[in-house]
Amino acid sequence: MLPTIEGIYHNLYRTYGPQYWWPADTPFEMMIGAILVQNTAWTNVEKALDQLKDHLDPRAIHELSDQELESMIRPSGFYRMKTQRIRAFLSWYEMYDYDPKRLASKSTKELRQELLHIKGIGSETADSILLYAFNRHVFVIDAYTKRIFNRIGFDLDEKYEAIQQFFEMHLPKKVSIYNEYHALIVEHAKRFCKTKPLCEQCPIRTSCRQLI
DNA sequence: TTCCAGGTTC
DNA sequence: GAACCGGGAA
Repeated sequence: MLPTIEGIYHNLYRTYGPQYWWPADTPFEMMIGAILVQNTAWTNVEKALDQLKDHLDPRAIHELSDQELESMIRPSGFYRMKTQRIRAFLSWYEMYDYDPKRLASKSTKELRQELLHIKGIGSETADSILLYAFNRHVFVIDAYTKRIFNRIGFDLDEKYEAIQQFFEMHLPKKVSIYNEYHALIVEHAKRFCKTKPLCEQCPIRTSCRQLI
């Protein structure tokens, strides 16, 4: 018998405690972090954000040349590409005067569509922004989610939205749970459910099919 | 020193 | 399916 999605949540929460995501001081910093973390370890994003810290404001970034921005975010990798993605994001955000309050009246679906139309923002980045910058109830799916739950015994090989729907269907519709759950998944994937998993020491091994 | 992990676009 | 990338692990 497979454990339930909600049961695994409680198990992880009991193990790791609350994660208080996203690690950012402002919604804007969160959104920049979401772009920088694409295909990248968070430790490298921290270095990039640290070098950007005096410019962590949309107008300040707008003032930077491509070359300056590229060199500041270099440690996060894919820096030329990410510079262009930040530019594309900023020109969308500028239409709302860089003011998240101006986006508050949009439905989640509408906001998601707008984010997805920005070149360089795909499903995962859009949903991270919706959840962690706008507090919308959207469950974020990433490579860690698929890896952990496939190992546990679920069959998550469908496309992004289908997997997302599956999680949302099995969870209470609460932003706080979506927020913590994704953060806990990331923590668990980094500590134990790595590419090369540490099953012997895994705190949730008893509910995992991988080990049996 | 090479190898690996990882979202998005085209 | 390749290309984009720096940093940490092997």
